[in-house]
Amino acid sequence: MADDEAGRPRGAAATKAALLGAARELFIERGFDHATVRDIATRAGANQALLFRYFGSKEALFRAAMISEGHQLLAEAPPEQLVGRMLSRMLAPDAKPAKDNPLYALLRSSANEHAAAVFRDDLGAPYRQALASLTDADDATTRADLVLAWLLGIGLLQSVLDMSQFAGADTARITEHVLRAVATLLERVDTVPPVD
Amino acid sequence: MADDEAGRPRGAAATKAALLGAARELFIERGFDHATVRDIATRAGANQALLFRYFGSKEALFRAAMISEGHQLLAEAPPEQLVGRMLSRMLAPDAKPAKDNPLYALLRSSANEHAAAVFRDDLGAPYRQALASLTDADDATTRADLVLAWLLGIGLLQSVLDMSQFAGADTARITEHVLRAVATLLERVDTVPPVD
DNA sequence: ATTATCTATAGATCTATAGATAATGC
DNA sequence: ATTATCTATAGATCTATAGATAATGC
Repeated sequence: MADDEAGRPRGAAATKAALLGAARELFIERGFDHATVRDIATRAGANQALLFRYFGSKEALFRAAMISEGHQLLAEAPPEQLVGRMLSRMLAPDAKPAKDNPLYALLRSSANEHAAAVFRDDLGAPYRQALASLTDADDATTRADLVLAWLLGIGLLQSVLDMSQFAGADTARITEHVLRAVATLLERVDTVPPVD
Repeated sequence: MADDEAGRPRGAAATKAALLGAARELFIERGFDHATVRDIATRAGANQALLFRYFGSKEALFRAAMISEGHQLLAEAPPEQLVGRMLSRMLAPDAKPAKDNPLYALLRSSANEHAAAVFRDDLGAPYRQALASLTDADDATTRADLVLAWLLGIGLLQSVLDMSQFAGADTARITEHVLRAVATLLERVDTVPPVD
């Protein structure tokens, strides 16, 4: 028998990948503290002891899972489109895309020192840099931080605090407001979000 | 002996107050999940069993502690000054005031359903309303939510994620950027923060 | 007598590890 | 033989409660 009940192929590489995927999902859904290693292993269709064998600790697994997908958005579009794309991804009416966004793992893990450090050092830095590249102002980093803060806050209201009135009908209107303000704060920003 | 070792007076009222104060401090410092009832009781100089006798559960204590101080800023100044005052409170160079801000308890507790509900229903609502009163636009609530989101995001970067470069020298500049953008989004906003 | 406080512990987690068993490749 | 997987459990929490003791007010 080469596959287990769930049909996942046996082998270290496949098991590692399954654990990483399940970890990403559960950390996004519940945050670092509320996602247990046992639930992650179960969702991955793997034994819980293997999680420690392959990753060493829950913290190391978290870092690996977050880093592996965290730069996706940065890689697939130029900085000019970054804000628009993040917004359309966060505000999409079908909640599906949100499940994919490591941003929500951050928002649900901010009480945890280790998780906060991962985002500060491994994920936040490149986003800041991309946003800062959009302006020539001498306080470029500060302006970039303000934009980043806004996106984080919108994600918080939208998904974690579930103020769903906010999600309502007028995604276009929200995007318009934010992009206009961001364009004033930075300089080179696409005011019309790209069709995905 | 009427006082215990720490000098706190004996009695139900005093003990309740001490527990509320310690709870507020620890929930702000660590978030709901990382603040244990035992640590709260110890800081209050009270026995841990009394916490349950007087408040019933950790969740009920959380709600009581957050509500008791949550509307402070709303009560002490008109809506026009709300954004400016929140910013100066969050960005104050001496980290002291931050310790007092229930906002940070929210940011560190967002993974917890119950804590999120407290903020959504008991704290967020009045702030939204105050901010929405500042504009006559037909999408007033949406604009108010965007402002609220920005403030939350700034708090997240500032304190929880500890991106301290952000805290650096130019508090005035940050405030200026935000107030200018907010004034465009809403209408009646004091662009110079009040001296406190 | 009544109310406040403390001791002790039940019961439910959760991460991590040690050591046994099963499957694979030579 | 080697590598992958599983069983069983140690050890450290944490919330909540039951029941005993101590302090207060009449």
